[in-house]
Amino acid sequence: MSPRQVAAEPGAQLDSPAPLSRDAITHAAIEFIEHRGLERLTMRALAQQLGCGTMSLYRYVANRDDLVGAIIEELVDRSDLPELARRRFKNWQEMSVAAILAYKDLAVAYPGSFELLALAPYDAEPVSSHIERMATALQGTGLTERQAYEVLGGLDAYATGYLLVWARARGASGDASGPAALRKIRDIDEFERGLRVFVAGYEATLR
Amino acid sequence: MSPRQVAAEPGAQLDSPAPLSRDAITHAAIEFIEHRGLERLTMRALAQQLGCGTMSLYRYVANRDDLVGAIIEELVDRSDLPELARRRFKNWQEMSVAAILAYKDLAVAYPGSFELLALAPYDAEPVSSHIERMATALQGTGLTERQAYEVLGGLDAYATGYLLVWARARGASGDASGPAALRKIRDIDEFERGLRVFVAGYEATLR
DNA sequence: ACCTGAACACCGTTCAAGT
DNA sequence: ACCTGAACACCGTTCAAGT
Repeated sequence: MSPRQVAAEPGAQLDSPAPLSRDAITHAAIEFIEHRGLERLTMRALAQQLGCGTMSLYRYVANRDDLVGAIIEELVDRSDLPELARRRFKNWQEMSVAAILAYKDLAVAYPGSFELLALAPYDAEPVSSHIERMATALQGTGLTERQAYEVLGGLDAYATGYLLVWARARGASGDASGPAALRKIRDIDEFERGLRVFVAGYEATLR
Repeated sequence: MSPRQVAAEPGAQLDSPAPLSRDAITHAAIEFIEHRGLERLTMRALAQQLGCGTMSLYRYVANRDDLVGAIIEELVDRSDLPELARRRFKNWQEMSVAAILAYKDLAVAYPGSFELLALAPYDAEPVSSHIERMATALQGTGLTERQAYEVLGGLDAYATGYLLVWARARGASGDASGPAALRKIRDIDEFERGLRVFVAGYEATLR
């Protein structure tokens, strides 16, 4: 009989007699990060949470980086971003605002995990193809390729910088408000205002 | 005779018979990061570079976080940022562009170490007082306190997001150009263009 | 096929001791 | 005063083995 089948004392770990799988591991990892913080996510701690041996994880995940990649993919899947690339917008302004706000919603829903996505290499999956899909969609609303990448790059930089620092500060102190000094420049409600200012700037610049 | 005074074989480590000090450690750490990467900076490796025992570092540095704090302070000192806060500008546009460009110059000069600064907590020194000095200076050029923090927060978010991803990509691949996919949205020469677009947006918004 | 403990090569840091 | 090695409590991951 495998140790995993033995009844686990309740409360100590997740009530998961569910079989181990790449998805189960990924889901548990996200939950772990949101409850206990990214810096506490270790292969050993995650295994304990799942009630299995540390090495069992390596059946479904090549290594820690592979796990992080799976988390990123899962987060993008849970967001509105994939659906956005398929929708039709009447101009680039509406489309880019919608895309960046979906990005913000992801940060608000998963503040602990967000930095994995924000700091993920842009030249690897799934970020690279997401950027390309967005750029292509933007070109469908009248921008040239160069303009599409310019707007996308600029707005993405703003959103990444804003949300990354906001999410980190939020996680550092336990409460939801964050330190007072930071609130002055990183209130999440002010995010959209800055976004629209930036879009207005591009509007003026692109004629 | 202390082991540190023994002649070190040249090339193997820094030619530093210089006495150990907090500054010497900080300087060596920055050089280490820029040459070998942040992920390779460990207390053990840094001590070896300095030709001393690992524990000798702890005479001058409380722990790794304290060392990182010292690095951040040193980087800010080496930049144009402190001088900027003392200079006079005729309007907030010129001042904020100058400040953000000084921030960019720092990222270009120290791409390996930049993320320590970019990800440093905004509510701790020396970042917090720098932000306050900048906000005060901006109010001297006609902005209200609220407007000063709004512009500062927005432009800082853009710069942080842009430069952080650029610096990471630059360090990841060995060469100076970075992966082709990223160059499309993160050419360092395009940084200033986006900055001016954002400033133009605030110009229009603040009337 | 699925799971696992022991072991290895690392970390940061404490402690007790050297000169 | 300044420096240090041994040791501790961790990491991620390899390997050889269990069912």
